[in-house]
Amino acid sequence: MAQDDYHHGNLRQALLDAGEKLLEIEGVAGLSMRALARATGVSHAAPYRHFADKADLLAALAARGFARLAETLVAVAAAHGDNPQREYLVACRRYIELGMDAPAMYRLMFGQQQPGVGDQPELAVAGQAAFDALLGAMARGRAAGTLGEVATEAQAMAVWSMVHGITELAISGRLEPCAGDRLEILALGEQMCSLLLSGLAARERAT
Amino acid sequence: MAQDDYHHGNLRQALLDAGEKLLEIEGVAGLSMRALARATGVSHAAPYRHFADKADLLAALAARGFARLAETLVAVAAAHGDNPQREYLVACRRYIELGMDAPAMYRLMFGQQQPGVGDQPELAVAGQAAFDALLGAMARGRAAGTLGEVATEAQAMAVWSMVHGITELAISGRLEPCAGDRLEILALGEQMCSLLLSGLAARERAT
DNA sequence: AAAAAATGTTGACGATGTCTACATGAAAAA
DNA sequence: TTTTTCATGTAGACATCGTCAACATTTTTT
Repeated sequence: MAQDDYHHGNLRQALLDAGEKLLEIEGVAGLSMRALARATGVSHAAPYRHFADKADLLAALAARGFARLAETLVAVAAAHGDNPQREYLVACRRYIELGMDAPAMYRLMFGQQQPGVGDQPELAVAGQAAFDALLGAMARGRAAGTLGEVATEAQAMAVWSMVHGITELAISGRLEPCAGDRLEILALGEQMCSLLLSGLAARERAT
Repeated sequence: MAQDDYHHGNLRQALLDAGEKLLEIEGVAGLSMRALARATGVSHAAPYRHFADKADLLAALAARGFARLAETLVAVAAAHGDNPQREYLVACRRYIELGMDAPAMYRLMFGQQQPGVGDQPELAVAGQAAFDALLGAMARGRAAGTLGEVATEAQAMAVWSMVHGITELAISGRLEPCAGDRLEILALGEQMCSLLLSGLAARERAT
């Protein structure tokens, strides 16, 4: 209330909703300010009362995506926090699924430079929340003795790199030679995440 | 000769050269058909005699990127093919460096759906060449007994996912909490690739 | 030398991002 | 309650972009 339902009634949220829908239907290329205004039944310049420019709107959309990712990871932790290995595998699976179910959104989330807190506070905190969820999972694994000696942060980054890479390759169809449909991709993903887990569990190794 | 130096003299190559330059200076957003024409000193519609549309030009640019990637990997194999573990680590390093040195190009290469051979033959074969180089490295590793029992293709995909993920996260500045400058990022990358190698070397594991 | 094909130019069209000027409706101040 | 102020939305304009069609010119083929 207060300041968002003047004329239209919460246009900002409506724009983001429409944007998310358009993003997956038309891809990021079809997501234009003007199309968004049309979809919301508003004049072509109206969005500029709520977003400084297109980049600002895209950042707000990406923040939504990161929030959803963080939620997902937190939910997995709640469900399987007592079994770190299972938590790890389920979290990886959910992460990959999330990317495959909304590829344009996923690309949007990671397609731009990470914003400093000054640039896009909303996006920055949402992204940090997602990463924190991952760090938590790693800490539990370490506490349970599942993980080896390497610094937790490096391990977390390794996991993130792996899962992010899998998701990106899956989205762009580059896993197809190995895995055709969704189920095969998820199975392959689990296998690959497992491989990494073996490495994480092994003794520290010199390079 | 023959058919590429009529009026301008090999405009197609000139466009791609200018495109590559513009890509890293202005980012993919600043790479427009018209800017490209300007940079090449030619009218704004001239590029359409050599590329069907913008997507076609971008695909040709991406093909260059993949060709360079394949070259890099082949060179590493030539230099360190006798030592699979070293080949692996050096290849990973070069891969990440390539992405960090030309982030816009790297993004362009992986930013779109993998094309079928029908759509973009040039791009498809260039991409395949790069992947083949990776497969070759994995096969040598297996022959040398460095790698475990899991299917070579799954292992190759795991490596690719990992390195791709690292590169993407590095490009978007998301490794910064762990590694500030280029050297630290490369060191972290090597550490993470090492972790995965431990997993690849381990016995096959059930999931 | 003439015809055909390849290549480049000009001009146009619709779409987009974004700005400025203006209108309108709600909230705050009087 | 009336008035002022501010937030929000509209209308119109501008430069840029991707792309197409019509035309000109140069090279190749016949």
